Amino acid sequence: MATEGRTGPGLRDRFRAQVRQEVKTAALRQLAEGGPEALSLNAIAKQVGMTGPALYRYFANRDGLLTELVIDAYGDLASALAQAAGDAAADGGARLTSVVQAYRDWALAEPHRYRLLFRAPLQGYDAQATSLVEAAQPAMNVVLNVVSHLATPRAPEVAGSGSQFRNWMERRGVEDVSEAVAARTTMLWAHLHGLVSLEIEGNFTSMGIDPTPLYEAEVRDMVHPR
Amino acid sequence: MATEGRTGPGLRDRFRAQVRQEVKTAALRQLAEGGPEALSLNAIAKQVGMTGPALYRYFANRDGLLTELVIDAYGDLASALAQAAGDAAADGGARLTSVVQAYRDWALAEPHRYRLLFRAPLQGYDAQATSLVEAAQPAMNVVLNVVSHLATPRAPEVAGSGSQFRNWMERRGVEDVSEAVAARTTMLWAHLHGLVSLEIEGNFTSMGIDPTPLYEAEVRDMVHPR
DNA sequence: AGCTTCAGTTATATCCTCTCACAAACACGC
DNA sequence: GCGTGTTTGTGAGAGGATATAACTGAAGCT
Repeated sequence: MATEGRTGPGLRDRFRAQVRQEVKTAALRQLAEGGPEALSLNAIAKQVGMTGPALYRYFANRDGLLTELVIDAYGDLASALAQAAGDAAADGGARLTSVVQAYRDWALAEPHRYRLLFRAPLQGYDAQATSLVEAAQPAMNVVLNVVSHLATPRAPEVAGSGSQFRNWMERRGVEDVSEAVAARTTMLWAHLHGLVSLEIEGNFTSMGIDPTPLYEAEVRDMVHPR
Repeated sequence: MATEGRTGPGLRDRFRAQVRQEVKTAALRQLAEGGPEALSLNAIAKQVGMTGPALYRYFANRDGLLTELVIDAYGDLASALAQAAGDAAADGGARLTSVVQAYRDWALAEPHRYRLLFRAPLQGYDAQATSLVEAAQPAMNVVLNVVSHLATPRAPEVAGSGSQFRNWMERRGVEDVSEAVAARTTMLWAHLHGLVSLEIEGNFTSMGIDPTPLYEAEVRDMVHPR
């Protein structure tokens, strides 16, 4: 009873993991049509083939499921960005273009998941905010990396940005990045988020505007500043 | 019976309007603590002094109430921006700084309302999307106006932006604005939205960054481009 | 003054999340 | 291969949400 030898991966755990995955994909499918409001545990359970309460064996509650979806989405976005960063040739500008494109494409392909990333934390659970912030780091690191390899030794355009980025970078273990790069990456991130947010909500469409040139301008301002 | 002289505003309508306003302020108070999810018609009714179903005399349903809140918020933001644009001296750069500041301040003062602006339309009711888009125009026009009066005759940084902004501007009756200005305004809007979104969600705080210099950089890039 | 219209109530249907108590199924040590 | 304990799923149900329907009372309008 007490000191039993673990058999390893566990046979039961495997089934459990698979059910969790099925639930999550059902949740994503439901999320895609109707937004986070329409995500109903009962309906998900029915789709998976169980009754409602059974889901609570796999997820603590509704927010727990949503939080995992957010973390998964962050991971997905990060790998999409990483692949784009790896795809392009060594040229810094091309890599940035590729990463920006990947960011936009990912958001456009799954707008409900993109919304989840920046919408979920504020719904009510600030408790897990830290874990969510951590989940966002890998994606950020890709951008940070690409920006840092731009062949543009440019003076920081952000006044007084000298020291305030330092502890942030130290905390995440990135030391080979200048503070100016960190500032520019932050700006780029905010700009991209703004453009993508407006695009997936259809603001550009309702204005009759093709946002592609706007993204190009963004990259250009980054590669070829001032 | 037929051709009666209208007594004016109507006595009953006045009461009705006041109740509607009370409901909306109660809704806003509830929105401020707990987000849009926590907005409960029952609780609102109790605060106003009625039972739940009575609210349906004043608003079609939950989304109807939310939509009105969104429209009101757009109006509020627009007047805040307009006041900021009027406050500053004639100098174009100072006016832009003031407007950007006002945009940020408004969002920080009432983050729940700001979230409502960009979150509500996507919840499910695309039907009213057009009315919401229209509601957003006045705020946009203020920014457009300020940007157009910048003393920077700058070539459009957005490639191929020449004609695509034209019909948009025509549709809203703004003709004294060059297409380059429209493109730059759109970019500024997106950038501001990105910065504000990240700020009110606490992303900068969690990074230990003071975003003020980022906004300043935004204005600087706008006033003093390339 | 009388008729009509509207505000607000109670009751109800249907949905949701989430807890609890119980039954069935499985893994594992002996 | 057999008990034993953990795990998984079910049904029942509490508590609350939106929304509808039928009814009551009190205003306003002519």
